[in-house]
Formats: sequence, C-alpha cells, structure tokens
Amino acid sequence: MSQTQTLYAAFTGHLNAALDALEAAGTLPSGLNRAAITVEPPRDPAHGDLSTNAAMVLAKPAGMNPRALAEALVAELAKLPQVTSAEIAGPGFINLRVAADAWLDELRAFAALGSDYGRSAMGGGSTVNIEYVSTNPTGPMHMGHCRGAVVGDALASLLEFAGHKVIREYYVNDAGGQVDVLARSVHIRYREALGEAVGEIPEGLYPGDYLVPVGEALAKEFGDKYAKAPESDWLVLFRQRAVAAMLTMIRADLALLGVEHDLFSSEAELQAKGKPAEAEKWLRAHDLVYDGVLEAPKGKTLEDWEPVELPLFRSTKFGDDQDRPIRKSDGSWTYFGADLAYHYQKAETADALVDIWGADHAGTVKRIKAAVAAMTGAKGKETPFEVKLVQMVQLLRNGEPVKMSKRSGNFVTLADVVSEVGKDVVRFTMLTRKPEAQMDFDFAKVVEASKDNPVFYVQYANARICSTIRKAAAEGLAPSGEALELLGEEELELIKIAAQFPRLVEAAAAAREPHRIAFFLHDLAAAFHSYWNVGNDRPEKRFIVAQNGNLTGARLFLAAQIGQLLRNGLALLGVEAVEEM
RNA sequence: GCGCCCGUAGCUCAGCAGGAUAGAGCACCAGAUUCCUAAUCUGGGGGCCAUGGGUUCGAAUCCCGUCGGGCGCACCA
Repeated sequence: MSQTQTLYAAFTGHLNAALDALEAAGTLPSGLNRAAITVEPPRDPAHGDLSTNAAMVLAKPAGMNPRALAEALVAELAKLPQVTSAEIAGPGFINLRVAADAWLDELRAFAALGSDYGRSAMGGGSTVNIEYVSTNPTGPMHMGHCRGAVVGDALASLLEFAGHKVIREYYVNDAGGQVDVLARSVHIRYREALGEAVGEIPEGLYPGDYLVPVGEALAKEFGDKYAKAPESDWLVLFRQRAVAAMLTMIRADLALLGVEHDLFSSEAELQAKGKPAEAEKWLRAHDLVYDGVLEAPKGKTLEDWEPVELPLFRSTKFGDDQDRPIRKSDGSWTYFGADLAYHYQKAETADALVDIWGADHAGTVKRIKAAVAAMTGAKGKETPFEVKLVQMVQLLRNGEPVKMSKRSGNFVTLADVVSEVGKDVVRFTMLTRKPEAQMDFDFAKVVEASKDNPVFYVQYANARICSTIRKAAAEGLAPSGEALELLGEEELELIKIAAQFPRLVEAAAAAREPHRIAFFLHDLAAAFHSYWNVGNDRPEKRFIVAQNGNLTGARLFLAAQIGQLLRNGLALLGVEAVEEM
C-alpha cells in the first residue's frame, strides 16, 4: 500500500496528536470522546482552508471554556510547518490556513493514487452483504424497481471503495403463490402456442405478452404432452421453466442499467434445505415462537376468517402490533418464516447485512430486524442489519399518474425508459436525491429534459479535460508535475474542492448514502467549468499557454487529475465517463 | 385508529451524525463565443426551512404536539 496520505486524513491525525499533547501536558483531561470532532472546510472560504469544532465539542466534557481550549489547541496546531495561520472564530471554531505546498502535495497525491484516490480502509475489510432488487420473478423490471436497483448498486460500489468486501445479492422469491400463478399463466401461453384459442387471459393471471415466448419454448420442447394434463403433472416443471425465463429477462434488464449481482439466492432452495425449519426450532427453544391463535382482523370483515392455531413469532415484543405467523395453516412457510431463515443464513457469510427495500415493505422491518437480532445475537454478537427503505417512485405521464400493475400488464418497463433516455440519465436521476424521499418520475418530462440532465454537466467536464489533453498532445505538450509551483490561487481552489473526495467517500459510505457522491461530482464539475471559462476573458489563464511550456504542463497535470477524480466518482455511480461529447 | 417516510426558492431537490450570512439545477431577467468543445460561464430577482412548543452557547438538522402528502397495517409477497 502506498504511503500517500490525503490531506484531510493527515490533518485529522495532526489534530489528534495535538489533543494528545494537551492531555500529556495536563491541559486537557484524558479519555474524552472525540467521535463528534470534525475537520472540514469552513462554509465560508474566507475563514480559511480547514476548520475544526474540536474546542467546542470538548469544552463541556473537559469543564473548560471553549475559547481557552481553542487557544491551547491553536498553539499546538500552529507548530505544524504546513499551517500558515491558525485562528479562533465565533464560538470556538479553529480555522487553519494551509500553505500552497500542502495543496500541491495533495495534487501529487491525486496523481500517485490515480483511480485509488478516495479509496478508504474504513471498512477494515469486513464483509457487507447488500441485498437489492429482489423483485418477484414474474415479469420484466418496471420503473418502480429501478430506484432500488440503482441505489443498491451504487451503494455496493461505494462500500467496496470504502474498504469493505461486498456481496451483491438478489433474493429470488420462487416459492410462493405468485410463482404458481406465473406457471398457470405460462400454461395458457403454452396451449396457445399449440394452436388452441385461449381468448382473454383470465382475471388474476399475468396477461403480459412477455410470457408468449416462454409458452412457445415449452410447446416446442414438450409438444402437447401437458396440454390436457392435470395441473399436478406440470405445475412444478412449468414453474421452474417460467422462473428461469423471468430471471433471464430480469438479468437482461439489469444489465441495461449496468447492475450486476454476485449471487442469486433461491427461496425454494432455502426451503428444500430445511433452513426455515431449523430457524423455527431455534426460535421455539428460545420462546420466540409459540403456537397461538390470531385475533380476527380489525377494520375489515373477511368471510372466510376463522380462528386457527399457528406458529407465531413474538413480534409484539419488538414493537409490532401483532405476533406474526411463520407458517400457514397448510404447513407451508409464510414469506416471513422463510425470510428470517434466509437472513440468518446470510448473516453466517457476512459481518453486516444491508437490505434495500421498497417503502411498501416498511411494515415488516421491525419484525425481521427483531428476528435477525435475536438469532444472530445468540451466537455472541449480533450481526448488524440495516434496512434501507427506498421510497416509491410516482410514475407520471404528462402529469397524469400511471397506475402500474404486473397483473394488469400495464406498466412502464425499465427497458423502455433506458432505451429512451439512456442508462446514465436514469442512474444519475435516481442518485441525485436521497432515497427516503418520494420522487416523481415523469416519463415525458425526463425524456424531454434528458438533454439538460445534470449527468451531462459532469460528463462534459471530463470530456473537456480529455479534449484539452488531446489538443495539447497534438501540439507536443503533455501534463507534467515538474513545475506545479507555477499554479496560482484559481488552480488551488480547484484542488481544495477535489481534496474533499476522500472524506466525502467515507461520510457517504458510513451513512449509506451514495447520492452524496453525485452532488460532489456536480460541485467539482462546476468548479472546473468555472475555472475553464476564466480563460475566455483572460487568455493567460487557459490550460494551454503556448509560450509557456512549464505552466501548460502544470495546468494539464491539474486537469488530468481532476479528470481522474471525476472518473473515480462516476465509476462509483456506475455512470460512463465519456471522453467526447 | 396504529406504524414508517417526507414537508427547504415558482418547480425538482441538496444541506455532509447541531455550527458561522440557508445552497444548486430548471424556469425568468441581463450579459459573455476573432478563444483549449457555449452540453459552458458571469450577474440579478426570488425563502417565517409546513406549524407550535422544548433541549443548549447555537436548531433546517435532535425531542414532543399539530397540520399536510405518501406507503403499509393478510396465513399475500
């Protein structure tokens, strides 16, 4: 591993050393919690290059006046050779100015680390399993699924970059009633392929055309063998074939989006291995599952409801309003029953679990988290398990809501949207807002506005950089780190913004918020475009200054590194860094 | 009725585990192209951060209530 240390990481270290020194001198009590201390750029650049809240955070637990503590800290920090000024401001902020050399060193670090600039060891190599997409294998992906797919994929890349091992997993719900419905729907298409007039697809089955080829393939393979046969003869077979076909389709849709999983886990396989039964046994032994009778549903009247004894999980202990069955009255597993076994199994292969779910599953978060916590906790240490809820995407067409339902066959497919506006626009749009806020996605508007999409703004910055370097090369000029001291204030400003990438990666990874990367890239691109245009009025500020090869080399060096950073960030988002536009 | 999420500029959204004068894009107005890509830039107008309380040196950010919007509240998945 390189010795190169990035500037913010270095200053966090310097600050801790300064605090250690104060402790050693008896100025500061030892053992104070430093977790809330930050080193960040001040909001107003006029205040300096770096700012820390250390004195304000520590003053109270230390029983000291913030300004007095700040003065002691400033005395320590001022000793650092790269610090040109250290001042106390406001209620106790410490503002530092950093010598130009230190920023030029950071520019050299961009180059030395290249595509690894921003990579962090924060994760410590621990394994995080991220489960995302996991749509039922009953049809193509539609736009409602898209957000979770993009967010999960970008989060996976981000966590990898932040030092985790990542398993990207898709849970295939191939065991419930919906896949039987799928098999029956396919059976009709199969008969249709054999020449039978099947008419309208009956209510409750999947009417989509995408099942036609599946039926045709089965007709080709089996002839009319199952046309008149009872369901019990073909259901399992057709279910398997149909699920496999749907997964192929879904994977193709995901590929259009640039989303790829490491692992597809089958619910049916999980059940075949007896995992839910194992889980039930354990839960009963720990009094978390008991046989009981549910109360009649409130608020609605179900004619066929009757009290029956079921194995119930004590989810009321964890804030649920009702204990939840893990098996149905026919003995088969409920979704919840299989799901807790599934998560328990996942926890055996990872140090932490993250699920990306649609908000329509919010109601089940408490119980599954409780079950997983109980089961993994019994082994000594709970496996951290987070559920990130991705809010609904309201689909509109010219302002009118589009009701989507696979059952009705009425939906906007992901493939349609991607082919219309492109993968990069879809991904960037999904990643320029935090996932827990609802969003509207107006198909027409996005198509129309795709040319104004911020993604192009970021891509254009990289394309400009590439073009400049190409142009310079044609004139025999190349980036060079030889004379970086020729760079002035404007160039340093660009470096200062870019230098935040490492701390941003860590913050975004810790918060599991990939959208922060998207906003950072936009800011960096803005700084670059702005700098570029300075050259419009002042030709001496252009990248290529023909009469000054050293300066040109240094500016091209800067441009090349900014380009690298943009590419590092875009790679995390899964957006192409095009070289020409 | 209960649970979860959201409410910031006309619109779409940021606001980095409380911090200094609340930001960006779109839209609107006024400018910049003999010049490395104008898919760009510069400037301007526009905000009781839904609302009422609380916590503290300090709140858009944390806590409670209210209002408004969304999603759930099955032996479904």
